[in-house]
Amino acid sequence: MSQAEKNKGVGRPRGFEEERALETVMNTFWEKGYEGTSFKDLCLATGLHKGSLYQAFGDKHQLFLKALGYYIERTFKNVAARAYLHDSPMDNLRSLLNEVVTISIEGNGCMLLNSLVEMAPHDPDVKEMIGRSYVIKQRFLADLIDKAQRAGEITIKQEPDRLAAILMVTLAGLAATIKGFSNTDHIRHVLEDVLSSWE
Amino acid sequence: MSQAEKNKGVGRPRGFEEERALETVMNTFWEKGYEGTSFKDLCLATGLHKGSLYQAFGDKHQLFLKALGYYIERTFKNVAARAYLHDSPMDNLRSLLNEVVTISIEGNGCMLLNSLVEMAPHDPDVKEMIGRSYVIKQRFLADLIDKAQRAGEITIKQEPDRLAAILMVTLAGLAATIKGFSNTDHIRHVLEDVLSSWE
DNA sequence: CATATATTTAACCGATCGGTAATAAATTGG
DNA sequence: CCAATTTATTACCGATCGGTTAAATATATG
Repeated sequence: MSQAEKNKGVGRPRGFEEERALETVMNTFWEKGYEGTSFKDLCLATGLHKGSLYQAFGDKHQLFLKALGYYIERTFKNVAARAYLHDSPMDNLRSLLNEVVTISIEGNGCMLLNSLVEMAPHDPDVKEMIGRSYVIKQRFLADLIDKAQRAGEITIKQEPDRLAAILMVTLAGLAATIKGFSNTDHIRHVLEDVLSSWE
Repeated sequence: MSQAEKNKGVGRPRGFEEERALETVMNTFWEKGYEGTSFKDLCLATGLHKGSLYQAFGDKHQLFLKALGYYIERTFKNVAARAYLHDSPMDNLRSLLNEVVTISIEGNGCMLLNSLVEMAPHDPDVKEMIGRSYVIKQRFLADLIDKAQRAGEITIKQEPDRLAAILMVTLAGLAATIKGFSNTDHIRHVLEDVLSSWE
């Protein structure tokens, strides 16, 4: 049932769009982290009162999980779309990876990395969500790498899954490194060096 | 003037060792992060009252900076020592990198990475401290890589500084990835794959 | 218009936050 | 033994934390 349909029921109708609010919440958590974000911050950002947020999404932790889930869906959809733009698998891989880096650079790093570092060690829910998306992404990369190898665009002899593991770690490292440097050329440089060493 | 000498002055002598307290504080911040650590946590961990901590180290932020500085000194000394154990530069490089990974695995990840992600974007002091140590470490790695190249142990044709940049990013990525996986084999695997592709 | 239902708003809760001030205890020098 | 000085300890501060409760408001239904 869609938001609009749900709003047709009895009682006072909701005065805000759930998805729009969730996106604002996501951006706030993305920027300030979980502990660094107070309910007041979320109210200020969304323009909603805490009662509304509680009723619509649950407590702070549930709200965070939903924001994180929204981030995962949103970015994966955005990134995965880049895997089919060109005929060349390697071009698709480059396009995809650069999109990931761009998201990190334009946002405040990568929200998954932020959450992984801040929360995963003591939050099983977050750890599991991130773990799931990690596996999916690595498999996605491995597929792309496999195609590039079969096309002769990657000549290094190594299993696709292990090369994908290297890329996953590299992306995580880039998302972290971004936070310490103002100059982002450095970042794309590293990614390109890794990729070109495989050709 | 040393701690013991300072303690010889007039007035009630200090009832705790400053460095031991700082190490405990460091471990607490390392485990829980900055926002996630309250003054009460620090008091519980050290067994000291907040007044004592304030007087000895300053406020929470100063205390964190000193703990971070202690971490940087301590780990760098520990890690750099591994660069001179063997005759082979490549063996030294492997030994050093594995020590870095070991520190992350045995501790709660890498405190520098944690701080980079949580604080660097909005804390200039932290950002600068981490930036300094980053440059030093990258240069240290570049030197080692240069030696390995001259010894013919690294055959890939690429400037040492750029290979060092790859390693720095890889290490950051590993320190992050550790937090999401219980199995640490995966981690050393990736590092070894990167290194062996350079031989 | 009356009732039931859902949302909005504001007041309120105890707990905890980082930080300070006042007092007690321990030491050195006279 | 008596100041002077430093540390240890306790009590306390206003602010904010996440979360709840209750009243006001707005809609659909009958």
